[in-house]
Amino acid sequence: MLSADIPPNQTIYIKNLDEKVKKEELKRSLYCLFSQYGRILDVVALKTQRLRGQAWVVFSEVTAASNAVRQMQNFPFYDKPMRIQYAKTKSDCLAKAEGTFVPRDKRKKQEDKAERKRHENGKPYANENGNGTTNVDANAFRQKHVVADESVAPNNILFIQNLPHQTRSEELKLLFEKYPGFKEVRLIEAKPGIAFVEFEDDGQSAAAMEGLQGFRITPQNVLIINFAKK
DNA sequence: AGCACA
Repeated sequence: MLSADIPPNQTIYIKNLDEKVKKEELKRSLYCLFSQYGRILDVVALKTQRLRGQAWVVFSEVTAASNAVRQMQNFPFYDKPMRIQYAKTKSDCLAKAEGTFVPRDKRKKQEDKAERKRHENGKPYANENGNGTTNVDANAFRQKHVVADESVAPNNILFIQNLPHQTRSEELKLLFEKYPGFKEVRLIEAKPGIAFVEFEDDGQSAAAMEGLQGFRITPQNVLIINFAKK
């Protein structure tokens, strides 16, 4: 089926994802990246032989999913362009919410069969969490993408990266001032693309970070937000 | 390439 033929769905199906990324990290990153389009109800990713490199993001509205399919098409994520379609079926979490969920079992059996086969072949069981992703890789990813670097201690000042070079402080202020405790924005003229945003305290800066992490400020700029190094 | 719901 041509991907264009799949009817709109609240859930998007993403493929061509980096298979080395750990499942939990992948879900978190997808959540950050896609929450700009609307409320996300669930993110599903499995690392089985058949399902690695793919994920489903469930939105509360079809329109959010449509925008995500269009605007994030081919977006480089972990250095690979995401291929996005509508999902072919309704997500369980939605069926459950509507009370129309019926548990299935035949698919489970297929998975079981595949796993038994793997054992027969004497292959070591593939690590669900994605073997081979070292901390070094993960940190490199965080610096380039939309997940905060957790090694920097929380504080009241945010470090913003990946701004379009022509960003004016008024525009940046518009984005952050809606968060309580906002004090000021400081663009670094000597280094276009970065800025510091100050809040009264670290709880308030953390809330703003959470809210704007991965925010697409232009079609080609996704904000990267960290606590400033002091 | 691969459409799931540990």
